[in-house]
Amino acid sequence: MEEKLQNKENMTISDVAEALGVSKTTVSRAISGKGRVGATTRNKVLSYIEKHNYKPSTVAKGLAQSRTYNICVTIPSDCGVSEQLFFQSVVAGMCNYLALRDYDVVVASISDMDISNLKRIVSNHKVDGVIVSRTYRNGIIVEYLKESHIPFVTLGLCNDKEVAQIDCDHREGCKELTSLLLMRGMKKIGLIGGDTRHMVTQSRYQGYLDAFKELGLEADQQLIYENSITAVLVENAVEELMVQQADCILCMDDSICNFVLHKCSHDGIIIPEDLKVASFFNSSILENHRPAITCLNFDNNEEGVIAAKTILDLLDGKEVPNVKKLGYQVIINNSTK
Amino acid sequence: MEEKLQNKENMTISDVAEALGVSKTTVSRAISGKGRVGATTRNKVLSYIEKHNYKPSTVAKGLAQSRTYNICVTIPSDCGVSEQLFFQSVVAGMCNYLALRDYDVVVASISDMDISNLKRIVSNHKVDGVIVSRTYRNGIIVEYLKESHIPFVTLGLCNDKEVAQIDCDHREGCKELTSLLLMRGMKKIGLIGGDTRHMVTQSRYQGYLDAFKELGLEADQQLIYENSITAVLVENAVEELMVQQADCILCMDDSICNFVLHKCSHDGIIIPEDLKVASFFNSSILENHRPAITCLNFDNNEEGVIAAKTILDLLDGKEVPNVKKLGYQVIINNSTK
DNA sequence: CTGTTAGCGCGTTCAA
DNA sequence: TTGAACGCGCTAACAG
Repeated sequence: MEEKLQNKENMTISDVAEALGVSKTTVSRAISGKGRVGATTRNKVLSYIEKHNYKPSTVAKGLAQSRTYNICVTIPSDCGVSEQLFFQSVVAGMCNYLALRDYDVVVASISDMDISNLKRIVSNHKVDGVIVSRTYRNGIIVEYLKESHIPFVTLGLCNDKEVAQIDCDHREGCKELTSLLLMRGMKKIGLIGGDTRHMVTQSRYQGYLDAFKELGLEADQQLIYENSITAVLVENAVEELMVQQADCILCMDDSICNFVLHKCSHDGIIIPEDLKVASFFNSSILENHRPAITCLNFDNNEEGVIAAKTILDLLDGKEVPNVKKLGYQVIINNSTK
Repeated sequence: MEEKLQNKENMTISDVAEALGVSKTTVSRAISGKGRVGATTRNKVLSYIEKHNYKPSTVAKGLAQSRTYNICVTIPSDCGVSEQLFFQSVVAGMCNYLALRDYDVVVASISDMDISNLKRIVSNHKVDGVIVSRTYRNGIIVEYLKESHIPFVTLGLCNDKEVAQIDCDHREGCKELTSLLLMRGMKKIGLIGGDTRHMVTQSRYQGYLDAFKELGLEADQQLIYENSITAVLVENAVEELMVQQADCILCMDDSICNFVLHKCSHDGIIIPEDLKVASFFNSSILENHRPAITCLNFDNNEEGVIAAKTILDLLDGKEVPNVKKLGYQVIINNSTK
């Protein structure tokens, strides 16, 4: 009777020990695998907890080890559609990898200047490490994390050699895509860029410039529209670029590209006949567009996995590279034919 | 010297107590506000921890109170664009509300049939409650949560009167929108629906039917295309509906609508002249579309807030309504003019 | 109003 | 190979 009721809500390691007539220590060792236990006792313990569905409390375990088994990830609440899709994939990748090591993901919703959620989580000792999912030119997040001495990694560069950074090599990718277009004979390639406060915007911009430089050309500043973070700004940029007779428009991300495509379709601009279009990103927003859009492809899910792997290495005291570069693919489609 | 170094990494409540010559209990009470402490001592403690930047460990506090101060939210990893946007808003709302109560959000990335992450989190005792962000016709998640006796709420209906459910009244909203279109004289209103395994799809479908019934009409089954979860399926549906000379297409969500719009634009179908289009959702994907799309508008962020509020009420032992209905807006735009 | 004593559930010494 | 005792950092019950 008592035996059966052992399937109670909160069975503890003591209950198991008592029921089996062994000590808590033995149970603990049998479960964790650390410290030697007789094969017989081990099996006895394991089969018992299996049958009675006992699982140790990660919280108590964490307290005893001064760990939480939680990793915090920052998610900007003020961001465009394609970025949201990006974060979602990243988080999924992280979750799945961390789960393998019994770690979980705690979300810190942050906005432009308000990182109070992050601060609360860190100062409450709720996580062992932080993954910063986007870096900014102003480094307030990095600054804060450094001074609170919590291990962290960033997705994106951050101009600080001491920080472990994961970067998809946007610069190189954007350079390659831009070069390709230049070599296909396009002369007036407009660039519609995103929020310049984000580091990734910088990288993409640099890549764009690199391509021109490498070919001994000079980028025309008149064709560059940065901070086009609203539909209206993008539309204005498109209009001005058409007046300037640009033959191609490069969009820094898919949200921008989406606006460009809407604008073109509305104004009767035919792609690629009247104008070529390409994007420095590849989200599912443009997935089904006709013509298919030339773009760069990054594996967001893998970024999450790598970030998770890196932060755990950091927690284990392993050496991690300052900047870990991830690859990309250039996908040429009909929009630049 | 020691005094200044008190700003050390892991200051504990004992350090504070010792430094101030009081007991840990007093410090604890001064901080939590529970139990009476002399105003003088309280201020002494508060100013000390303020100055030395001490914050109690939520983990230890949780262990002592048999709580974790964490709420789990399930996020489907296999979902369309507009759904992803939905989840992101919901999570942001939850985070911000829970933060007010010192709670945090732990993410369980789940997929179609694999809820192992959720199971791990729950059985490891890592959270006090769960918010299920989408309900399914098959109730494996609800079933699991019920038998593990952890408090939870669902976003969406779940056919189980014992479960606390938050519902945006999709049924009523869809009915209203459909009625409006019928009353505007549209006769052949096609419906392109989503994944029928999701409860929300059912609700929307019912709302569509309700509208016909209320007007004494009968919905034409030939005009209904369910499970159109890929671009190709949606496109086929559009083609067939055009052949059937439908005068309007209702899309169950914005991803579907997006595909419909792409298809129309590609096939030269002019909206609203050749065809009216409306969506049962309103995400930022269609934000800038021309013509603007008639749709239903839900406040996703608020859904998250309400869900968070409800789960905390549940944890506090308060009574919560079985089904909490949230409002919606019908937004009439040029796409149905 | 404050301090002492026990736990919360587990890991980890140190002996045996 | 096993167990007893202690500690992780904090709250709660019970004094005084």
